[in-house]
Amino acid sequence: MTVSRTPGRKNVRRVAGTAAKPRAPETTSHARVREPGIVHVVARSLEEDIVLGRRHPRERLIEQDLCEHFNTHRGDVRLALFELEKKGLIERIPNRGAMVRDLTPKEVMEIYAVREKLEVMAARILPLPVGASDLAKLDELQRKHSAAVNAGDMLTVFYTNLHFHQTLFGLCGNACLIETIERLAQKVYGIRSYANAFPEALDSARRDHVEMVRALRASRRDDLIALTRRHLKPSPEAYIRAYERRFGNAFSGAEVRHGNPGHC
Amino acid sequence: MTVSRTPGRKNVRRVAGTAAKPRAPETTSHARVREPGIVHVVARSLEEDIVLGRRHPRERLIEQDLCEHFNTHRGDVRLALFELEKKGLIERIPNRGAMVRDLTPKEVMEIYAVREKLEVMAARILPLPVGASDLAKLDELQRKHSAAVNAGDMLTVFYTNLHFHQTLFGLCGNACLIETIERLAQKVYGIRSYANAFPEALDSARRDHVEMVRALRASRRDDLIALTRRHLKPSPEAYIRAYERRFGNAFSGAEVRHGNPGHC
DNA sequence: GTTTTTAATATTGTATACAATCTGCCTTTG
DNA sequence: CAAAGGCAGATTGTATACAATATTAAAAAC
Repeated sequence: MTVSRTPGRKNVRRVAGTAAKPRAPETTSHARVREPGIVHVVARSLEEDIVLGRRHPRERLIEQDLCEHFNTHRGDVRLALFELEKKGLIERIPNRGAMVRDLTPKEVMEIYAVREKLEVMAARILPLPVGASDLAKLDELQRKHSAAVNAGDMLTVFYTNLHFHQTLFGLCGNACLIETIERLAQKVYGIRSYANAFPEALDSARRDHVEMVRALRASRRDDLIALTRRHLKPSPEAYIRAYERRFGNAFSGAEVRHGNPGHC
Repeated sequence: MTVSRTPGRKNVRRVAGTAAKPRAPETTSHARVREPGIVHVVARSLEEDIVLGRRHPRERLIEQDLCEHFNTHRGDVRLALFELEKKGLIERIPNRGAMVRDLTPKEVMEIYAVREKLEVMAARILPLPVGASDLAKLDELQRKHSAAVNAGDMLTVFYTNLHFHQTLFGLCGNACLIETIERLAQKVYGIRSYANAFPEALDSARRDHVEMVRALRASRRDDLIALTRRHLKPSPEAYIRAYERRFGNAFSGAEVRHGNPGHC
């Protein structure tokens, strides 16, 4: 137990909730799978910031700033940024740093086209009827989501919504499909704040959830598929409208890549 | 093969002004996008090894060994391993290291199910007729692939095949779809060596390519879709047969996860 | 003879120091 | 006064040293 290195600096190594947990009484063989990992905490937190609109597109992410904010060292922050880059949430330019990615309407439409295909596929293959316990879980998540919408608690709205869809698509049983669906959903996290700015959109999404559970309970697959399609419509439309307001509507579906956002 | 930065040395030591500065005079403003990146070289090389069967599933990848092999330091190797992990080619267990991932038949079938949906989607939306230059490029790639098959040059077979499909699906115009298709193709790199072990499989793939180009040239979309489906069939079947031979056929499509591979 | 403990080694994870690169401002010069 | 050039600050990229953890082997106890 040699404590060297004189840690009397402002150099705090552990993020809150990430207890060091040096050696527990030998859970040797099974419980090693659970590792929070400081880097994941950082990545998750940045993800939240982006989803909630606290960090807006094209905002720079300075490694040093993040280090101080999370009380860790640059290595961890760096890995978190790499992770977010691979997820498509941020953009990293060599030697210049990272910034929150902003998507063109074209990119958004393309992503949503693929999402629709995959989510419909999941709805098509999931075994019916759905077990009672799964239905109960979906019901519970839907209720929590609804309550969060009423309370205006956007963070909880985000997570309950996420969990609802994870549970729903999880029923399809194809791990690769589930992973791909989630991956594509993550790519558009950055535009969520645009769509969710309008309360009627949140309300509409909530109603969709209710109807989805109802369709599942009645084993009405066609209804579920239709609802899945409908549920994906509003978000890209809201984003594109917002984008056109921002830059003028001189967007013909072609290259609108990175017109400097400050010009209007 | 030694992708060293400082050739001839075993210990990579960055002396001032030695290597790492191949920048042309002043490409200052545009050509910074092209960065080979040692880490990508390492990742690419490991990818090749896995595809060609030089590294087999469940083989361990020791960071230090790779450092010596590529004449670099652990930081780079580490990042390359992270990258391959995200791609699904290797598996990393905390504090235990990385190993080439081996896929269960169930996982393989799931991946191919999603691949089929996405590749058919691409075939469905790609604009017809295809331009003459694109057709010419596909023709050329198909010829190169065919020649590589005849020569038994598996490395070139791999890359020409890859490039052929990238060009083909690139025609669909949906960047997200293209990326997702490629991502899923990468996930099954590890099983390619099983399918390609049989020359008749390579020959069959080659014929598919010829017919695909023919269908494109004639703007026969339905044929293209059927060929796309057919083209995806043999690989998972060959892998599953090989898997059953390895572990006995007591695999009912359920959990066959990681039965210790040395037991027969 | 088998099982548990314990030490040694191998391997990964973490932190920090250093070098390379970019950006913005300021000076200099035509 | 405008434009090119260069210094200074900020920021990222790289390398290495150190610590933590798992695996292996051997030794001790039962």
